[in-house]
Amino acid sequence: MAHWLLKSEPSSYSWDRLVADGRTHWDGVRNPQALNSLRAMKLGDRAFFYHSNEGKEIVGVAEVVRTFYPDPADKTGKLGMVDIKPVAAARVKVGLKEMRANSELAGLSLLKQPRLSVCPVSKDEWSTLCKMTGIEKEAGKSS
DNA sequence: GCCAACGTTGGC
DNA sequence: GCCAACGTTGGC
Repeated sequence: MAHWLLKSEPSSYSWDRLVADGRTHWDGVRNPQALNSLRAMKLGDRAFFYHSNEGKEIVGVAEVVRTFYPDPADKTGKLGMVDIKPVAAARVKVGLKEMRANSELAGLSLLKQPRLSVCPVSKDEWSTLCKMTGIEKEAGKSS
């Protein structure tokens, strides 16, 4: 299974709101690369939830509960979304600085391509981040 | 198809 | 709030 990282500005959609909603449509992705990642997502895939701009830290883990489907509001037919639900909040929020400071995360797409709103996370990076956030590895694994 | 101009994003 | 970096758009 694959792992991901979803980025959102808390002012537009925060982790707290995801928890309150219980589930949400992850739409509004326009970047083709990010869309590719969305398309590649499978049921049960886990994704870190990162707050950009405000906080700039990983705040939790979400799970894909519905795979990619087209955005009905999009006339070009290219845009789409997945549905996610919250799985676990980070015990320790991991900020950009900490991630930058960790050499194991040097290859992280988030750090290399800060503007990519959805990006893949390798298995090793995932384990590292699980440790850093204090999230049980089980929470990061598919059930 | 290239490149300049513009808009948007995100870190500081 | 500012500015730098990147993506996208549109004119040629």
